[in-house]
Order: sequence, then structure tokens, then C-alpha cells
Amino acid sequence: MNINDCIFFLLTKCSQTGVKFWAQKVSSLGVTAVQAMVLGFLSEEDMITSRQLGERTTIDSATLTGILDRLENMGYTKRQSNPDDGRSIMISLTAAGKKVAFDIRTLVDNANQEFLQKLSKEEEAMLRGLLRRLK
Amino acid sequence: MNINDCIFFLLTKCSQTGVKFWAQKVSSLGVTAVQAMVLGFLSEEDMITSRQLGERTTIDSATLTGILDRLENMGYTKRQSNPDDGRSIMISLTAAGKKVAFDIRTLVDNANQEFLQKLSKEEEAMLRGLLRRLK
DNA sequence: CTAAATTTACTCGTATACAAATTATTTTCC
DNA sequence: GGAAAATAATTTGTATACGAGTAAATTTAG
Repeated sequence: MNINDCIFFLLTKCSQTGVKFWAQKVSSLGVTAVQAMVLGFLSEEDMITSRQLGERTTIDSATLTGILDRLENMGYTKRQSNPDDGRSIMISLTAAGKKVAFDIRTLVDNANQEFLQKLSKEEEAMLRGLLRRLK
Repeated sequence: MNINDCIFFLLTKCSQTGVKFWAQKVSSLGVTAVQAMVLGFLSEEDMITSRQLGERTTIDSATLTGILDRLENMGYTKRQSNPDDGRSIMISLTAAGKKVAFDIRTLVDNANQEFLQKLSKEEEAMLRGLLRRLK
């Protein structure tokens, strides 16, 4: 079995390389790659339910619980009960969380470009389009 | 931060979708997606050192130790000492392992095709080429 | 209206992924 | 030859990822 011929393996390795690259970019902020993504996302759409956050980020609810635990421990997010529905919780950024999220947003575009610098603009657009269709 | 604009996120989600698809294909064999990959790889290049296996599959040595523990427990692989170098170990498939690996190899091409069926042959080749450059 | 079904977040257990430290062995270099 | 550097595999600790099950709250059916 040639590893490169297996699309699952190829996607995994490519993703791991990218995530490691991104993790290194945000490591100075003291957050992991995934935590940075969640914070960056919340900086656009704050005060939403955990379920909505999970939908938008396509992070499983069991996984999200742990991520929110750690972000909360670091003082970046908080959980509040939802007056409209006792089952769900509202997630929002703290002041400190907003600050880190801002830093993350200034990093992400640059990191994207740097990671994709081997590709031309056409190739990048092609790649994004193909990945979106497989997602 | 738009999730789809972040290449790291897009790659991760695409990879997760692919891995889940592949995991489902091999679940009847009682192995995980990664375990199936390792077995499939060993069916081509058996009796190599753990370090070589890690290089070929780009699986970290710490991760590989655990994977080999589980494969060994299932009776699919075995570790033997390397007479040429006391530090390293030789990995090989058992008879049972060869049988499962054979089944895996019959599954993988089909799974690849099925996962990529939304893409034309040209698009598939393009995707593989782009991913290899980012890997 | 109330019992059943559904939904939400969480817990639990298992499997990667990976950085850092450890142990045993081998290689290098003087 | 022997100390120092390098290498191989493992261990340890933390962070996802995810299936399965749970408790509490809400919605749906009859």
C-alpha cells in the first residue's frame, strides 16, 4: 500500500503539517491550534450556544466540552445559562479572551499565506474549492 | 474569522471526514483507521525496524509504540530484536496480521474511489498533487 | 395534559498526536 | 579504550477526536 496513493493518509498528513505550523504561530499566546480557532471564531460570533459553536466549528460536543473547560480555566471564555432554554449554555469571550482573539485574528491571514506560499493563487483557489467539496 | 477561509481548519475537517469514512470501512475488521494503514503498509514492506515504519508512515515514535502495542495485543504484529542493533526492534506481521492486511488492501482502492467520487479524474490528480506539495 | 421522544451538555473510555524526558545501546572522537 | 554525543524505543503528560451512555430540560403526540 503506497501511502501517498491513499487519500485519507495524504489528507491526514497534510492537515497535521498545517496544524503544527499554526500551533507554532499561536504558541506564544499560550493556546493550542484548536483553542486558537475557537477563540478566533468567537471573536466574530460571540455569545452563542455551545451547540451553535459546535455546529459552526464542526467540533463534536464531547470534544468541545473539554476545550471550553480549558479556555474557561485560562480565563478566556465563560459559560452562562440560557434563559430561553435550560438545557443549553451561552458561550462568550471575557475581556482577556477578546484580547487574545484579536491577536489570533491578526495572525491567521499571515499564517495562511505563509503556509500556502508554495502554491500560486490559482492553485490555492483550486485547493480550497476541492477541499470544500470533500468536507 | 471565517472557518472556511482558514486552510488549517479546512484541511483538518476534510481529513477528519476522510478518516471517519475509512474507519467505517475497516470497522468490520476490528481495526481503527490508523491501525489499518499500518497493517496495509506492513503488507508491502514487512520486517522493518520501528524507526523505518515510523518514517514511511510519518507516525511519531511515541504514537507508534502505542499503535504497535495494540496491534500486537490483537495478534496482528510482533516485535523481534534486531541482531544488528540492540536499540532497534524489527516489526513484522503474524499470519493473522497478513490475512487482515490482505483484506485491508482489497478495501483501500475502493474506499479511495468512493470518497473521491465527487471529483473528476483531473480534479483528483490536481488535489493529490497539491496535497503532496504541502505535506 | 401527560407520557414518550428529542435535545443539550456532559461524562467515560479508548485511540491517536506530540513534546519532553528516560533508558539502553551504539557511534564518534580523542 | 573510554568518555561524550547520538540514536532507538519507551514512558509520561496533555490535548484533541469520537462513540456511547447519562441527566436534565423541552418538545411532541395522543
